Amino acid sequence: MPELPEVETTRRELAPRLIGQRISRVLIREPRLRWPIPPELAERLEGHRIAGLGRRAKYLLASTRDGTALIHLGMAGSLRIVAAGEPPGRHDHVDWRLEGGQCLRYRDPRRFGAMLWWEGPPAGHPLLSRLGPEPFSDAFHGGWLYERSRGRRAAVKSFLMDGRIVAGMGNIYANEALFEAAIHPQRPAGRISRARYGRLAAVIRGILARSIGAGGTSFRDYVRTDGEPGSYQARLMAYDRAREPCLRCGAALRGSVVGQRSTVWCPRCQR
DNA sequence: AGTGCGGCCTGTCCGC
DNA sequence: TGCGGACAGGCCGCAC
Repeated sequence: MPELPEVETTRRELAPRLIGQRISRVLIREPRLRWPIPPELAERLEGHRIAGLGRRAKYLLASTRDGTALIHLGMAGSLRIVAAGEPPGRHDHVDWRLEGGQCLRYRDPRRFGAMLWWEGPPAGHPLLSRLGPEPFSDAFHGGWLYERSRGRRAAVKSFLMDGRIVAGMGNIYANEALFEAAIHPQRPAGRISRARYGRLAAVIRGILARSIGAGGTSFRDYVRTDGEPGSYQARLMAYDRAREPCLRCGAALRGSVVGQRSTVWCPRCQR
C-alpha cells in the first residue's frame, strides 16, 4: 500500500514528465472515491498547464495557475503515465489527457483514495491544515515528539500514526521505526524520555529516506509509475513478520492489534 | 483535548 | 476445485 515513501517516489518520477504539460481533457469514469470527485475538477484542470507537483503527508498536490488537485492513493491506488490510446482497466477511474498524446492514469481498486480540487494555498485545505510537521522538515525532531507526548497515555504507536504529530507515518513505518528504536509499541507515549524520542525521530527519518532511495516498498498492490515493483520489502524488519525470528536477537516476534492496526514487535528488544 | 471506534471498499487468503 | 466469509488497511469524522 502506498505509504509516504511510495507517494514521494511517485511524485519524483512523475514531476519531470508532468510539469509544464498542458491538460487537454480530464476523463472521470468513476467519481465515487472516498469523497466524490467534485464535478468542477475537470473544467478547472482542462486547458491548464501543470505548474508543480508537491506532496504533503501522503497527498500529492498537482498545481495549476488557478488551484491545486489533491490526490490521495488510499490503500491500493497508483498513478501511471500511459499512452492515450491504452485501454483502461476496470479500476482505472480517472485519466488526465495531456497534449502530446500521453495520459496520467489514476487507478484505485478499493476506492479509498481521493481526488479533490482546491483554490487557494494548499496549506489551507481542511485535510492539510492540521497536519503535523513533515518527517524531513526542521520542525520534526525529538523535542517536538517529547513536548507533544507529555501527559498522553495512548500507545506510542497510535501517537506516531496521528497525522497531527507527524505527517504521513503509516502502519508499516510505525512498526519499523519502533522496532529499530527498540521502543515497545504499547508503551504510553507520555512515558518515553526526551533522549529516546531524539533517537526515534532520527530513526524515522533514516528509514523513510532509505525507503525513498530504494523506490518505495513493494507491498501488495504498489507499483512504480513504470509498472515495476518497489524494492524495500526485503528490508522490512518487523511488519508482517509476527511469530518469525527477530532479525536482531532471534526471539519470536509478537503480533497483536494496537490502535486497531496490526502491530508486530520483539518482546526482548523493544521496551 | 485526547482517545477510541465506525465506516468506506475489494483483492487476497483461509477454511470448508 | 470452488465457494463464501473474514480480513486488511488510511484516516476522516464522530462520540465520549
